[in-house]
Amino acid sequence: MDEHIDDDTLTDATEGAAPKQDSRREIIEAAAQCFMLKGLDKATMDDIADVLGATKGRVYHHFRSKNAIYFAVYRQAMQYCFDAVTPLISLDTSNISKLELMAHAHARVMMDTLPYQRSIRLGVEVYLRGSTTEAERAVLRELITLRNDYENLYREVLRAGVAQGELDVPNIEIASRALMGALNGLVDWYRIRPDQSEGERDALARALAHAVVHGTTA
Amino acid sequence: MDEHIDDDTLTDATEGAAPKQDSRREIIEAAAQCFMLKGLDKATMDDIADVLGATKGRVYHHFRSKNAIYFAVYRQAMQYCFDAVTPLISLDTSNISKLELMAHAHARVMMDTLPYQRSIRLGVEVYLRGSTTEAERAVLRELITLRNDYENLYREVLRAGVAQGELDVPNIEIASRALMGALNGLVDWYRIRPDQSEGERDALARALAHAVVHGTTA
DNA sequence: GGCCCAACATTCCGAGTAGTATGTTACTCT
DNA sequence: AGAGTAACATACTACTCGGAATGTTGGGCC
Repeated sequence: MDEHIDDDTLTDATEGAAPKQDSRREIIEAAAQCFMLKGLDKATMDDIADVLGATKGRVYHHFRSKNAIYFAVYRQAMQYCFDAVTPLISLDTSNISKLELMAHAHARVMMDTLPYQRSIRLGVEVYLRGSTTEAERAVLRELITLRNDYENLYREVLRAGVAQGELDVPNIEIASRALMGALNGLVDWYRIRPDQSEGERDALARALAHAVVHGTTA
Repeated sequence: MDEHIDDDTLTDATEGAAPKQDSRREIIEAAAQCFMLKGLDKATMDDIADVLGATKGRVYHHFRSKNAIYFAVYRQAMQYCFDAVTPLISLDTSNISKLELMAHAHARVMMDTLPYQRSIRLGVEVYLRGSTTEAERAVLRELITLRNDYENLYREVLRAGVAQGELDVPNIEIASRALMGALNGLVDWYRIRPDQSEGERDALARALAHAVVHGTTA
């Protein structure tokens, strides 16, 4: 199911270690760029190939269809999120600070992997309706499950925080939706500025994390 | 469901204008449905016509292009928001309760006019890049301004709340983004259920409004 | 009662695009 | 060294869909 990149151990002596996986990654990256700029439908296979300075042949050699690329982008986007947030849940701090750390990390991922996050925002369920084959729908359901698992990380912290009296959340389901909405909304209004320093990015992420956790009341 | 197709024949002796506007409204409504279900690109002009039990001829008689319909849907969506929230800003209450009332009203609009709000979420800026003519870009800029004006309503209340010491908002810009993100995110996960009563809807809106204003801290 | 025009319906076309089929190259393995 | 194959490029097809051109009809107006 999951592709493993560590098969380069077989061809480790040669210099061409895992060129296939590299090429796949490049295609996924290019696709994310195109999807972000032009949208899922208007971004053509030729566009993706052009970004790579290649042709459709290369793309279709690695992916069966355009949908397959979108799925790969989606999976990668979620992977970025998991990689950034999962390490934090085992931290030994209060649930409230943990929540804020997770929100901060998520905000950072939104900025750092903007093309991916932006692509997956342009309609999963819409794609689901358009999918003809059952196999595609199955993949989409799996991706949605993946996203649900990720959001459950936050729900769990909320639940624990309420149990310990640190947090006051009347409705965990609603609160988590609001939380994710505020954080994910970042990809809608955030614009990459080359002159923006690392510190400014981090300050933005911290400010947003504070806002979503503490609200607006004094 | 909030259409009033009734009494225009009675109200005005000078007929001919009213049915035209009605037909336009129906098209916009149908387009919003299609955009929500299939996405902006995959929803075809024939789809929109089919919903009306008509053909493309009718649609193109009222709208120059598909983009023009999208613009109309966008404008209507924003109108719904303004209509619901504008009356509240002149209310004589505390800024904090006013903010919560506005958030509640906005959440209601998201649910009540879901097809419209869902349509406009599927990419304005993406559409902007795809627009060839300068006239279209001008309209899009105007619509974005419209949305900005709407969000400024919230920023204004936040600012007043901070000035009066009711609210604690370190960064108004970030806070307003978080606020709108959490509220607008409703259209992504809210599903219309026929068995859902008016009261349940309102409870949902109230819970969300509470969450976005008060955050999660005890 | 014939004219006119809005409000559609019908028909058609061309541009653009996902996917395929086939050609080409370079590299590996024996 | 030649056979096999991965990794592409090139060329082509089938089809969709936006938009326009044209045809039709029903109701107001003199």
